[in-house]
Amino acid sequence: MNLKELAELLGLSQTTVSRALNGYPEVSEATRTRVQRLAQAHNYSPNARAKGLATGRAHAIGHVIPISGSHEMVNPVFGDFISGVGEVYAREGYDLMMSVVPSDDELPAYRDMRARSSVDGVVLHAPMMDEPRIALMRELGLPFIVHGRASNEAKPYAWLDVNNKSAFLRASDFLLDLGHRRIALINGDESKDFAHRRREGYLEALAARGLTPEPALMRSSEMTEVFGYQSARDMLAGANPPSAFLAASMITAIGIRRAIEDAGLRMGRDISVVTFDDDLSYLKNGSDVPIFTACRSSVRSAGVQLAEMLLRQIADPSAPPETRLLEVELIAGRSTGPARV
Amino acid sequence: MNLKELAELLGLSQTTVSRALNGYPEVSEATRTRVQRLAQAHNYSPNARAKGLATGRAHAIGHVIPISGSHEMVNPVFGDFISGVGEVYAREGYDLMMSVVPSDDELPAYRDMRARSSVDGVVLHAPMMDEPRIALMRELGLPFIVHGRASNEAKPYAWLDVNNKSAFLRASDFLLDLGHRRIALINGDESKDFAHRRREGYLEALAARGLTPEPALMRSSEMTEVFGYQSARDMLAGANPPSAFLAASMITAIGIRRAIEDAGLRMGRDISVVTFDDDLSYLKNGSDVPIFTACRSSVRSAGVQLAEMLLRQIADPSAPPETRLLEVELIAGRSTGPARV
DNA sequence: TAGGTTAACCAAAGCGCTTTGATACACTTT
DNA sequence: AAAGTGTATCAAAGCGCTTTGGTTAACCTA
Repeated sequence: MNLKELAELLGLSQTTVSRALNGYPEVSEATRTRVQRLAQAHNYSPNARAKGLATGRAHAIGHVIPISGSHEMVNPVFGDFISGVGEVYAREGYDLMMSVVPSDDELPAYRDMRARSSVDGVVLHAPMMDEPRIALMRELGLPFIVHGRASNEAKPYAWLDVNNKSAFLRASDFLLDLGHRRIALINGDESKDFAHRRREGYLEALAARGLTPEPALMRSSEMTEVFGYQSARDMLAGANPPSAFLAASMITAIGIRRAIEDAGLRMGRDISVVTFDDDLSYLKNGSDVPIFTACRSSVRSAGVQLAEMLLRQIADPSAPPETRLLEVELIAGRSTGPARV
Repeated sequence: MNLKELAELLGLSQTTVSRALNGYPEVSEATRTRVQRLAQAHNYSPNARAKGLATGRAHAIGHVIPISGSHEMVNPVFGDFISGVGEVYAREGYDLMMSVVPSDDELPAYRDMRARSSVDGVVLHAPMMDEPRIALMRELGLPFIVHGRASNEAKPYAWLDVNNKSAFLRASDFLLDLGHRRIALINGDESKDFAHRRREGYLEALAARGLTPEPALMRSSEMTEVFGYQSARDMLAGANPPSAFLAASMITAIGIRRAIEDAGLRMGRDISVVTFDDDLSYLKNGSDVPIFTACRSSVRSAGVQLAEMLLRQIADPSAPPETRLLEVELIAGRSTGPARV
């Protein structure tokens, strides 16, 4: 069923039917309801491609997911984030167009989306401190919003970020207040901006107490369980082990916990752990009493807000880029306790 | 840059340029390379919508992700699966179109994709035993493939599934061989087909040894960490606790492990655990020696194969529906040991 | 040399929509 | 009664591609 057939069936012109369905005022109410009824009855929806061609808008948002050739790692946070943005897209009549490409093809993937004009805007994930994609988006004239920030980007751009620095500063302070002095940082990949900021928060907290950071107590990599486990295991086996860990994700923290228990120690009593918790749907931080003391910030909710911001920008491209910094909650759980002297 | 401009620049007709770029034979090689060069230089890619309109093919595959209103749960397996299918789509020049909708709007979402003809085919996730989506796809004439199977579907259809029954049968046997007689099943949501089959495997293994299943030792729900924890905690606190657990996912198993340790017991020594392991990129089952004894089957690889099957079907709709059953590996880890008498 | 091939190219129609620029008609106004 | 004003409708152009059905010129055949 297409517009032409529908129009013939109604004895109206395509113009009138189109206007009736799109809510234009120059159609009588009687005609409008008649059109809507029949459209409904025949399950008519305008062909997305034809509509797009005619209007010049794709009504779709692009997400490029790079896969690094060797380890083919997918961010565990991905599912919840997508569910957040997707909810908004669906509600606002936008499609979500995803492109999974080898890391090296990431920039071309954006170019391609633009050249084929298959999207009206894109979301940039996991920015680095120097983020080349931002310049590319400007060159392409493609509306975009960054999930996170790119510290070294001079010109304004739209972003939504969690206050990573303050989160890790507060988390560190929490441990310092408990008397911990040897606090290990099991960070995410520090080529990424968010991890860099977390490290800054950690370092600032230490500095404020006159403590010097120890390279042996800082690690950075992709946030897997195994990474958490191995890092903690190695550190605990060292000559001068930490009494507390700061973890970049629940998954990493679970690995750390495993190492603690493998070492015959008890989390929360012998060794403290604070983690960042993205509040993933399938990995809640316990039920009533949280397992981990954690900085919590829902990545799903971040997705919702970010999508709304992007769609606003697309609707009004002349408006200045919106930015939003989300504060995290620091919630006390059972993974922390006073340092044992 | 569009076809018309490119053609003018070259002093050729749109027809010839289009044919040159699409590899038709009636273009001289000299012209073809000249066209390709200039197209490359100007970063020309045909407008996806116009191309789709003209050819009647969307070059996109649809995935509908239902979000159940209350708990807004995203399958943890989702990211890796999407990365698998997405890799194939990208390689074959297809787009991945995702629609995140409230569960109730799932069927309409497929209808809509069809009506707007925005996809050439769809992937059906997480089928139930009676799966209404299959009939809908037939009604809509939309090529599809099911990730999993729908036991009560009579007519043939394309699917790719893991041998869930055999996996849980073997896992149960493994525990039975170790002397375990009270084996708890912490299953996924049994309204889903995969969980039903797993349960069948479990029951069959028990029956083969003349054991009667105990309702108190069987639970079924969404595979979260908290669900694993609470189930195991409750069972371990019961009058006649199990000596082993069979878990439906790594995340659930991690919860079970937490309950075991909270009870002052040791996994692998006091209580055994076997889990299903989807080999997620961010949640590997340990490094050298696996943490858990597990049925392993890479969901990413499943995605790759499934996408290839679907694209073949789209290329040749007359071919009979392909099906594929993947066997799992049962790998021994440190979470199992002989039953203590 | 006339007719037939072939190679290389092109004009124009069509995909299904939106939107511009009419048109037709019933009602005011002056 | 002539001119003006809305209201409700429509025909046709255009979005950027593919594809059908040519055309032209060069090159065989017989």
